[in-house]
Amino acid sequence: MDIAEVSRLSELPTSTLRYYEEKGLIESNGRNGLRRQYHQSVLQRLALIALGTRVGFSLGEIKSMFTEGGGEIDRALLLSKADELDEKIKELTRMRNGLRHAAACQAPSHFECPKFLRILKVAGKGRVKSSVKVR
Amino acid sequence: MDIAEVSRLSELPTSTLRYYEEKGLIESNGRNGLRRQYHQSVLQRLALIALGTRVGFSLGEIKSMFTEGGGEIDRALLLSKADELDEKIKELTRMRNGLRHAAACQAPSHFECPKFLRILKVAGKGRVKSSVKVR
DNA sequence: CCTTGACTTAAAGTTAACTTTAAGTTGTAG
DNA sequence: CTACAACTTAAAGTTAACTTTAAGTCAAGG
Repeated sequence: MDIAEVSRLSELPTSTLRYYEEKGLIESNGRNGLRRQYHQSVLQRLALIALGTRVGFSLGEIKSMFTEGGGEIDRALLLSKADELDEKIKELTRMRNGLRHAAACQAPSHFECPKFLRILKVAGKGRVKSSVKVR
Repeated sequence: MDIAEVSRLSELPTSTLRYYEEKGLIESNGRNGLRRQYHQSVLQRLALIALGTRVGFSLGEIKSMFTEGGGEIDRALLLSKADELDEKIKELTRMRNGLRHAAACQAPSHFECPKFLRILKVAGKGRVKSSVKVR
């Protein structure tokens, strides 16, 4: 499979694919002349990368989810990522509730609505500065 | 309240506060000489901004959640943001489940585990390119 | 065999969200 | 009243995640 097909199937520009390879997130399994050749499995990898970036992980973090084994994943790291996601899900839920309430609320200003203020206040707690990042 | 106190209370560097003001996300309500003076309410605004950025909204999107009214928020926009959050929560939940499963899974490689692959596949659907952004 | 379109690399450019720096101003404690 | 720590602005620098550009290589169809 050459880069154009991977690009078509993954809906990612070839520049992004080369960039990911340069960053060590994917790999090509040989060349035809100069041209990269890819194995089917790169598509799964790319799906995982897309999912990861979509939910807010950096490329470095995503890379750290893969070991050198080529497809294998570090189990402890996975669990800690899952915990991070749990935290984030809670925050998102809180914010969603806050937004829905704010939209329905009759208070003249949202900043005068006690419920909204309580949501904000809770949100302020639990500042998570940084998470596991690997470059 | 001068900028140092806002900085202390919000735990944001003064440079960030000036940057937010320049971007129109917060405002100072006058000067003492050259020095910005802030109203208490800026702290709520900052809490909301922190929550928003934490859950993945851009500063432009967050700004668009405030109208010119100074504290008021556009209700329709709030609801659409809430819907966006629902989508994101679903994805995060899916990914969290995927990670937990992957960590527990006995398959030799996660890419050989049908359950994991199914999660990946679902994740690939529903690419949301961009959301409402305002500058 | 030759053209050409798809590939290649290296380097520079882009955007968001800040931070840092340089040079200057000023409120306020002593 | 004066020193100076804390403020000010404007501009340049930084990082992540890409994209664009420039200049060159080459597989494959005609």
